[in-house]
Amino acid sequence: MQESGQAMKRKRVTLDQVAKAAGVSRATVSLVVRKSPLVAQHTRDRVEQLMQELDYVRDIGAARLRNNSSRTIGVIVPNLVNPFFTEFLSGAEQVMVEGDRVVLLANSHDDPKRQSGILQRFRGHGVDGVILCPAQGTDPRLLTQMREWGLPAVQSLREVGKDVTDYAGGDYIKGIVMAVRHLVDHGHRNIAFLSVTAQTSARDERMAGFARGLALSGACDAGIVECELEWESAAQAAQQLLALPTKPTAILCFNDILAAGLMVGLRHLGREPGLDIAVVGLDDLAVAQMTHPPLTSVAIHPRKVGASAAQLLVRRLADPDVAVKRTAVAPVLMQRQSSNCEIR
Amino acid sequence: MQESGQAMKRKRVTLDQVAKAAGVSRATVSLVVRKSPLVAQHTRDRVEQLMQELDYVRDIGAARLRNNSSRTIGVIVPNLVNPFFTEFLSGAEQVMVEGDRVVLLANSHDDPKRQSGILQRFRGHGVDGVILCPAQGTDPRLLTQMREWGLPAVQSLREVGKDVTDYAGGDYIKGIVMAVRHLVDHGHRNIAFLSVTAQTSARDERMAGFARGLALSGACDAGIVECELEWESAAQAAQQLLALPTKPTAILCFNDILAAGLMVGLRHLGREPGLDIAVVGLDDLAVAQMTHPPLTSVAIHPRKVGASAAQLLVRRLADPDVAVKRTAVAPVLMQRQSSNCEIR
DNA sequence: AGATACTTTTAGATCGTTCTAAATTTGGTG
DNA sequence: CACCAAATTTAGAACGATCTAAAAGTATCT
Repeated sequence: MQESGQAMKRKRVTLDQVAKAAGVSRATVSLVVRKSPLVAQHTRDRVEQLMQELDYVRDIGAARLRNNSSRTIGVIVPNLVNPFFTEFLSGAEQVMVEGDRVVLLANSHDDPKRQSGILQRFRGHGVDGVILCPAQGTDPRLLTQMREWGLPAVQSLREVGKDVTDYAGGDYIKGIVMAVRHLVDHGHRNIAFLSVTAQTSARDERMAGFARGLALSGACDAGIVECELEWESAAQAAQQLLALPTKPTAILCFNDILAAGLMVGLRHLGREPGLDIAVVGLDDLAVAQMTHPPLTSVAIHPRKVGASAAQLLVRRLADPDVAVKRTAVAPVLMQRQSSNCEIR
Repeated sequence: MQESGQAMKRKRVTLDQVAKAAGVSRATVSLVVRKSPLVAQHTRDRVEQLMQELDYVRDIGAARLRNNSSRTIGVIVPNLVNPFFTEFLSGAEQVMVEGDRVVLLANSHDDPKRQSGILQRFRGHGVDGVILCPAQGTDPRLLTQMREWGLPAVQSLREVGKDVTDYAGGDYIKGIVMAVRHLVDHGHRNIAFLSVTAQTSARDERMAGFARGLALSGACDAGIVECELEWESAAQAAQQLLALPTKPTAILCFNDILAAGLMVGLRHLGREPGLDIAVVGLDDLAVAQMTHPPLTSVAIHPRKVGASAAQLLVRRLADPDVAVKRTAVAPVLMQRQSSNCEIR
């Protein structure tokens, strides 16, 4: 009788053991586990009691081998440090846990190569489906490939193929339009946009929103400046924005991170955001309330988007042939001091 | 020949199919998959070629059933919205991916009840091990229970049982001591601490660090105020801090979130952080650079802690009986303007 | 008691891998 | 060429669940 040190790999309690203890067959215990209505109440009670006592834990991997459902879904995000994506993730995780599912997480670092690697791994693990925020530069054929693999996918926040999978996102176009209108209401006519270099559908949408907003309100496009998706880069872009020949009185930013960076940069150049020049962000992350002055932003509610993506996937798992669906969470303008300055 | 709509559940390519195609046995193909040195080079080549062509993906669940290694590890964090934990998570995920493992993610919401639920689910999925940031109020017996389950665990960032599992953390004591010294070097003698109500080892460490720092530098404890772990709560605490009879000239905060909130609160009361009163945070999250004034903070490098936790777990999986180990990432003081004011 | 219709229970095959132990092939040697 | 050792390959039994189809048990009604 040898017992190795501290970490003996305990062997599992199996259906068979429970069955033996309860004096029924393995099949019956299996029915109890799956809450089938076929078993008599008294046997059910006895078996459940024994499962408790023996600390039986159903082996989901083994179950999947037979019935092809792992109750596991994969989530791929391009960036785990950006709070926008982690809020998104947290919404998706919550819905999945509530449905007694489990989340396999992976970070693509916005690299399609890594992304395919992750998908292979996920396939190997037998995930039931995937929530994908496609990495920048993802080949649209990836989605048809996933279909061939029989791997249900929901795209979220970004989209490389329209109407080929379900999609959950925020309504960026409307969000930006709201922001433009807000600025115009405060008398601004020359509005610039601080965008990013990275090409994603999220960027396209915002650009479209900007154009639409200007068109609707009759304001003037004071120019578009691009920077990297980091606050330092936005701080540096302040100079370019101020140098625009059109002299913008308000700057709309791709997101809150850039807006926060931009405000740092502006102050560095002697301009006080919210007094000399209006700054508006997008996403309404927690940071928007901690900047000085507090940042006006359009809430996109990434948590809700994540939850929505998860619900779309759950729905598809329940019925793989249901029609493709898109959801858009409604944006909300959060007015704060960074856009307080009126221009008359 | 019927083909249902778009999402036919493709059946897997199995070892058997590859074997048949290659004219060898299933066992041989299995050896190839596992890169065993037993197979002859020419058969290996042929088989690998065929695996490519047929798009064979090894079923890790089925493999685990036999060899008991799922290459899956679980990570439980108490909060997915706090950037500190998501940075941590991202460090752990990266190491796991590099080791060709996959991360099951769950959020305990700092609730021991939920936490046990998650652990059961993880057990059911056959994870190889768990990285746990124990929820507030976790019963220390949980760890011995996990040992009985044969489930290797690494505690991280928080600790409910010392030396019962591996542990990876930051050195908060040293970090706080550094912050106190920094303030004292700037002439501060009355230093207050803004703490949290939630009881965790992370809090205990910081309190200990504060006491130690004061003792070493001879500065005076200007009082400890507690608030909730949210920036709004910290903003409200500003009043209490200013009302302290000892008139602190500097305030050390539990973390950057509270520090940022506190600065908002202070400004609201007409005090300019960095001019009238020094504020120092802890963690050095990205937000520390976006506040106004930029926040002096002690970097804890949660990414590194996460990576370290993952490495500890990998090490334990390789040898379950290796001695328990603790790692601490060294803190670094990031000096910025919020603590610029000198007191002489 | 036998026929009929449920309700419960079960034996045995099966999912895709790995493991064990043995079989087969290969190559060198006397 | 017979023999032995080493190198390769393999058949078949696991692993722990679910599924199928059929068996066993119960109740109801002639």
